Amino acid sequence: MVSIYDIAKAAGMSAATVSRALADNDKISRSSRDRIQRIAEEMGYRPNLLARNFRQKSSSMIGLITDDVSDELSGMIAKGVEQALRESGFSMLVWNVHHDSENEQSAIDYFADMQMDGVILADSTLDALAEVPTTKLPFVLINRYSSAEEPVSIVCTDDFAGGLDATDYLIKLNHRKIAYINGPEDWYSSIRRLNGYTEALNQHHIPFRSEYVKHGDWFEDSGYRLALELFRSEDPPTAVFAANDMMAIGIIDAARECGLRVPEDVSVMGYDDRTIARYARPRLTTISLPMLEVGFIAGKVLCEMITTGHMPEGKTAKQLVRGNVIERETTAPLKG
Amino acid sequence: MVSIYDIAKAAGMSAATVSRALADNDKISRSSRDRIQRIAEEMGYRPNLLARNFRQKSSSMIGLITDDVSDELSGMIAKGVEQALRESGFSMLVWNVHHDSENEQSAIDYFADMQMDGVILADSTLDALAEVPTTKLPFVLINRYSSAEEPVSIVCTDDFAGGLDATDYLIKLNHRKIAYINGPEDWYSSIRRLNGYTEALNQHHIPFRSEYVKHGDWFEDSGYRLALELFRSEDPPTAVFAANDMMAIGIIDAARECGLRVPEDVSVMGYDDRTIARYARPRLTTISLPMLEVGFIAGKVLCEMITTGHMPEGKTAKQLVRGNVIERETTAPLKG
DNA sequence: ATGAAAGCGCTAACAG
DNA sequence: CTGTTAGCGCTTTCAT
Repeated sequence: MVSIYDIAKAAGMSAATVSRALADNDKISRSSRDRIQRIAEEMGYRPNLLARNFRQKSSSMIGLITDDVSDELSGMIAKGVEQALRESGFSMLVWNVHHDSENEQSAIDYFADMQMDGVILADSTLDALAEVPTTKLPFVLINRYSSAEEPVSIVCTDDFAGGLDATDYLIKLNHRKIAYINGPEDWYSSIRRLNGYTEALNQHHIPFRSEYVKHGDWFEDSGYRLALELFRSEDPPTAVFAANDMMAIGIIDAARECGLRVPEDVSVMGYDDRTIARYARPRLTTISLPMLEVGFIAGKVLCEMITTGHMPEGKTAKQLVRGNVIERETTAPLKG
Repeated sequence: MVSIYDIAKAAGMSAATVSRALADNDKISRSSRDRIQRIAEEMGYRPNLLARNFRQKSSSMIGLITDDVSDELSGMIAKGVEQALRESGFSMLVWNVHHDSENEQSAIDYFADMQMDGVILADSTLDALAEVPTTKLPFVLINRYSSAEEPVSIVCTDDFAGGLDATDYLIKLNHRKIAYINGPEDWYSSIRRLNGYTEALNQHHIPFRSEYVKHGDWFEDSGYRLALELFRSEDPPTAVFAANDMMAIGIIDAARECGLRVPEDVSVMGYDDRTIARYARPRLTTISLPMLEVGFIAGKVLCEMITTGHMPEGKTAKQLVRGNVIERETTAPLKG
């Protein structure tokens, strides 16, 4: 391995000068800079980044803590984060914690010990945020909340808006009997989406009917079972909105089983815009979850925190990213 | 930041002894080891991994080069790799190259400069493998091939077996007129899957019919169009096998359009077992692509190469991982 | 514009 | 078992 000392020797200059020549920015004569760079090139010099980072007490890396990159949504986050970092000269270490807070703690410790420049904690089911704040590592949260008093940077999908937009879309299609199959009641996103749903109803002066709101477990089968109850009830809804795409697909199954055509007899709406929504038949109308953007923004915010040493100004600490209604084939205007 | 020198001072010993006590393994008296560890604990000592790694000329990290982690299959690879590494004490840096060989080169250079202990190059469309071999970085390839003379470690999905198993499965269902909609002709996986298909035909003495083999572009729509041709031909197949799940879903659309029921009138088979296969209606029978396992094996092989300094013995340099037939609802025995 | 020297925090000979 | 010493490769004062 050729080091700057080897170059210095070959160039007849000191290592300090070589370092400056390579760093490019310091005060150094044009001629020696060029000469040294050429020599370095010829000698096949490659900087030892470990040495450099060690010296500068910064690894130029950030850690991404996620539940499982192989999940489509986490994957999008990772992609967005990586893209943002790359543009700013950082690279990304990923650590899947699989909903385990011990793993999360290990990850954070490792990141701190590694002199990582920052951490992004992405949509874990974990709520507690024990130690990050205690280390001085800059961090940003994705789809998580902190109970800490000090302001922390958070980037979230706008679940309230999503619930509202979906319901509003259905109302504009003249539906009035709109059921909502939510996720579990103790999930933040469930709560917010439900609030969006009721808000849309309010805005249009449509009375809220508790029998139209059910709670599933995010899985297909719960959507199916709950929708069956809905369709077999005395006054079945003409549209059913689900808090995620999997449950929405279960709803379509239930409709088919009840002899209801989608969208002619019932409209069905999902949430998340996963790939399965595009491949469902009929293709599922849904609300997009802008995970790529969320990841990208989180990455950018973190980079800014790292370079400036404090949280971004002018923006609030918490940013909401809104998705869109993705119109496909499972929704139609109410007939009659 | 408290360093080993601070601990040394507090313990009245030398830094070397502290280092040994913390490393745990060296010859050191039990009593001082415990005492030093306790002191370190009390003082809130955290090792500077950058310093350690620099000193030992190894980062304990490996780089994963992939096209795009947000793709389901790449995500599975990443997950498998990460899991394998974690067990062996390494961590994973991921770099998405988006099918761009310049990016790939940058990634490799960066990994080398960072003193990464190894690299995994996952299923990129790139064939060339310019520089890795020239750096002395241990590496393993996933679903890629090398033209280099020296043996290189490769882990691949067994596409030949997959093509064979799928076709064989259909034959066992009494189908004889089995069409195959392949991916583009210049993809290795296409070629191998096709070979598996023809081999299965041969084994059962079923004549190969060139009009039953078509080449799509992996996308849904090509499956749809090509299947339409098939179904409208003079002697339509009773089963259609596609080289991926997206095209298979297109085939189902085409069948529906031709008034053919799946699986009663035609059987349809996919490949990859993506999530969309489980959510298709009817649920798609397909061949699983064991990406998690592939990633895991690749990670393990790499770790072994790093620790032993050479390629694993007893195994061939190239490992094939076989998927399974995932029976679902789009295939049925040929009637009559 | 350049060089000398120090040092980041840790580990690893080598001595004792 | 423990201490001394040296050094990994680089950057950065501080002189000149």
